[in-house]
Amino acid sequence: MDKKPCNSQDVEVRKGPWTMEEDLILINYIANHGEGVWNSLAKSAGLKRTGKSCRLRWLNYLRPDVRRGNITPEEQLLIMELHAKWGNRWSKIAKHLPGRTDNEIKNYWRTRIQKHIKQAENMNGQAASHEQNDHQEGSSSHMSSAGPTETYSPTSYSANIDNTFQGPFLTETNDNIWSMEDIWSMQLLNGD
DNA sequence: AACGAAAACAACCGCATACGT
DNA sequence: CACGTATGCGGTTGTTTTCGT
Repeated sequence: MDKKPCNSQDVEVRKGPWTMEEDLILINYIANHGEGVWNSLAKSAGLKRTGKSCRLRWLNYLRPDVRRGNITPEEQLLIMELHAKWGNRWSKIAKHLPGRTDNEIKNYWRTRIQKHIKQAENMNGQAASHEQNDHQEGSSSHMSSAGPTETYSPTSYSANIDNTFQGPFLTETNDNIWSMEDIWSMQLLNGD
């Protein structure tokens, strides 16, 4: 583990948010060559990223079958059930939610569901005895509160998908803003 | 309209495991 | 069997966006 890359070149590794260019390169490369050994893929594609980073970007964002946007009530219910059953086994849970990634589910859980659970616990905890409920793994009884606390919009997700695409992407200055549809249509044009 | 706080999301990091040599 | 490398997973952090004052 003392890999000191003495090469003065090729050691620069990009970090941070992916650019449109990088996305396109990765998509194009995988479209033409398929997924492979990620480290060499990154190199061959000419990306100054680690294989790890490329893999993550592809799995969580660029893959064509990734479904982004609103988690449906059904999905939320499923997530809660599976989390009660398995705890933080996000990848395992994600396998039961087609198109969803472990990262997305994990974020969703942390930012929304966990918040509601905490609130519910506080309300219950004030009346009941205060246990050490810091980690909710294994205990599923409190999950029942998630329904009413969240204000669902009872729209079918097929209708939602279109809306969710324009969520973070459409801005007034669409300098560096693009949607996955754009990217895929571009890569189709480029692809041979 | 400006500012600050909170929420949501994307990406990175470290560790564990699987696999090949 | 030991070692090295690649991949997958879960936790955490940083950045951006949204909301309230």
